[in-house]
Amino acid sequence: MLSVPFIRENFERVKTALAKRNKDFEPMLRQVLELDDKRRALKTETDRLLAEMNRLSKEIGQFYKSGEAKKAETLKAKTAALKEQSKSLAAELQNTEDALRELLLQIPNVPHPSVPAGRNEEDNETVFSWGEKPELGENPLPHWELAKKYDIIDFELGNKITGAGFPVYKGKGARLQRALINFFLDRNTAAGYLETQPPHLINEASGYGTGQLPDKEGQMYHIEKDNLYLIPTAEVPVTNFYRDVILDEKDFPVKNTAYTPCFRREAGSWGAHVRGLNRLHQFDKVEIVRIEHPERSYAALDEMVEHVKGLLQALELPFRIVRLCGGDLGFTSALTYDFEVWSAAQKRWLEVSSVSNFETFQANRLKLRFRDKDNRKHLAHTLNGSALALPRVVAALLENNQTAEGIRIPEALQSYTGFALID
RNA sequence: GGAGAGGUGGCAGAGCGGUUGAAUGCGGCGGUCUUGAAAACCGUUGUCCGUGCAAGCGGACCGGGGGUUCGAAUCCCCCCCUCUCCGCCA
Repeated sequence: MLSVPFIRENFERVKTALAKRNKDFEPMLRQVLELDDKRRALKTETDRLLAEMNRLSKEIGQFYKSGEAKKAETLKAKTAALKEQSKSLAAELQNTEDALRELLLQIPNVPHPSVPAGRNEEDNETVFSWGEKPELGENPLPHWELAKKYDIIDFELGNKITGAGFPVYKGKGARLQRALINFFLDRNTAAGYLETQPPHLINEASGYGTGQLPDKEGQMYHIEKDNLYLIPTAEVPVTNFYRDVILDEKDFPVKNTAYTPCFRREAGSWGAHVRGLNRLHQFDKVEIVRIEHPERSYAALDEMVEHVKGLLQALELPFRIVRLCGGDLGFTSALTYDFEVWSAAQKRWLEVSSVSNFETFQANRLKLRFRDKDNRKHLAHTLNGSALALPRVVAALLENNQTAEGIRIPEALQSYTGFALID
């Protein structure tokens, strides 16, 4: 959520930058300022009335104490009218504040200057690529067929137990999952991220804190009986560790990592390209989350990008990094780099990581602040990235490394899997 | 699931209708003393909003929401959460 003072002080910049999201936000921004003007005027008037009532109440108390009941009664009559007036003013103030908040919740984050203009993923800007696309020869198998051939992922069994999008991993497939999770966690902790295990269910306040609510309500599984949500990503619980927290400047950088399963309803997004592991309702992901000083957050973003690069290089997967264009950028993000691995049998790029700087957008909702040297409070910057999401990494590993003998496991992973070949 | 207790400032813990934003202790910060430190002593120490160049002034906040009252941390109602005991249980 953007803050009103920020919009007020940077109106032109905000307006221009938001236009990259292919919508004219100027009317909403103007309305924000109008509502805020109204809010402030009402607040001033309400406070004046309340001050008057407080003063009278004190006088009444004094009169009762000194036995001057008659004078007290006279004043009481006076307060009745004031009370009516302040009540209706307070109600109007509340309505104005609600309307303002409602409006602010609909305005997305301001894209960073480097975000390219564009409508969809085709307009994303490739900023880096690495590795050679493998030559697989005749009739390479897509990963869902390889999974069946080696009996390592059972989609039908998942259908039976739960439904589509909930695969069962078996044997070397299950072991590969565990290996990847441990490999990622080890690399992340070696890079200074604190390993954590957050809950997999979150409450409403946490959903609002990171921006899943209210805009993505339908994307999360909701347990109505207890009003809890299954996490769509570890970003939600981990970032919410810092909700309502005031850090000290010297606490920076705050670096956390967590492995969690992720649950997404993916309502209405099923189609031709979602076979196999490409899109699931439940999948595993290791996440990195950082809280940073505003002056350091873009350097931190670069560090995270470098870190994720290292992971994919260790896995010997050809990949590219794209900078998301305005039309593809998430609601809460100021700048996002997506990592896409080459899936050799599908002949497609598959997104395996999304690394973003949210600047103060989440921190404002989270009330996540820090004290500077002069003891002044400022909103912190939040960042996160996948390091990494498993299913599409597995898809690419299976497809790219298929040989006549079996599926070759990259060297870096072998000490984790305990085998070099899936056969 | 059953029964009970409780949610107050960074923490501990008073207050239970009227200068109480809140005693006291601990912690934090500043100072005196000291070669330095500790101890001791003195002072200071919440958040948000409005207003103001500023000093300041005003308002709100004692889990959340509503109510009673001229006046609520204190009384009433609803909700949430935590703890203890019993039951069940990885």
